[in-house]
Amino acid sequence: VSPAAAAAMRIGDVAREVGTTTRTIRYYEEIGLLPESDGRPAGGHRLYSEGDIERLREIVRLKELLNLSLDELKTLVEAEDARALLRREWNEGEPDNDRRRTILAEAAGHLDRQLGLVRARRSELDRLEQDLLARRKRNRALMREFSA
Amino acid sequence: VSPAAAAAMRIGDVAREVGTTTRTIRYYEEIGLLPESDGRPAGGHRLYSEGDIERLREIVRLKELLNLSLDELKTLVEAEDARALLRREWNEGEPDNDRRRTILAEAAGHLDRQLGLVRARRSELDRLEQDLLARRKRNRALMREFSA
DNA sequence: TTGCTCCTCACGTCACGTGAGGTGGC
DNA sequence: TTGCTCCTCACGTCACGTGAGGTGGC
Repeated sequence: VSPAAAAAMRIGDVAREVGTTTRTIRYYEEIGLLPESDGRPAGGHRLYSEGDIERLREIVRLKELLNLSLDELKTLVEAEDARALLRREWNEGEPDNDRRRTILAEAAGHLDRQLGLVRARRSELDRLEQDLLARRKRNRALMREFSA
Repeated sequence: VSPAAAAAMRIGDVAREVGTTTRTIRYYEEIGLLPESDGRPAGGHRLYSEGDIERLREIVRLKELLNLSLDELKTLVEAEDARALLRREWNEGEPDNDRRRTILAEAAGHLDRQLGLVRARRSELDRLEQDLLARRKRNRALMREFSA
């Protein structure tokens, strides 16, 4: 798209970029969470596009923040892929307005499910932070009491 | 302390109470993350006090929310134990004000480290939520555009 | 006495870590 | 040609899951 065409990156660069390891990337490919670099000769180097990197970054992010198993992640990623297909239909096909509303509703449901997961987690973290803050407050009060 | 003395609970009840499994509890005991029920005869049932349950609940909570390895958790729990010792000295010994300030400073450092971890995680989650909200907003705008 | 939960091995699994030994592009 | 990163097995590890076979308290 942009004049500076994204140069294909090798697996080590990708790992450094998204903060994971080459082993993890190969493993995700092995279990089908990442697509196989197509057209790769047996034993040849894997090459990744900017889009591949974004996808991996999102996977790692969701896994880390939501503690998902790779099986749960797979479900979620498949839903993302389904959404991508719908986006293509949206952009390249000529869906009528009825079909467009169906596509949008699908996407909205997906987003709401993810938001639900994120918010549940955030509220747990908030509670933990409140507990810690309460303890620190008591600590500070005692500090003042015993200072000099 | 309270007139209703806490009845000792069995491992299955504890697991249900804190939302984990009996296997996990035994494993944590095995690696030294939880103390062994002392005075337990070989093959006898494990019994847990209300305090044990609180400790386990805290461990599970920190592990879940902060994605800590059991080794990292162990370090953190040992720091908690050190703090408990200091609390006992505070309550039962007769530390002078200088010593009291040292104890408080120790506790404050511990709390700040934990708060740091919690907040780092929360800001990542916040960013994820913002991304999702932005996507949903675009979705809603399109919805309005194509609605009848 | 009958259930139920508990016990201890011990092997299985998930998500990678970690070499061993070898090939391929700047 | 020399390094460096890459490749594919394949065994190791962490944090448990899951029976197998047996004992113990309401």
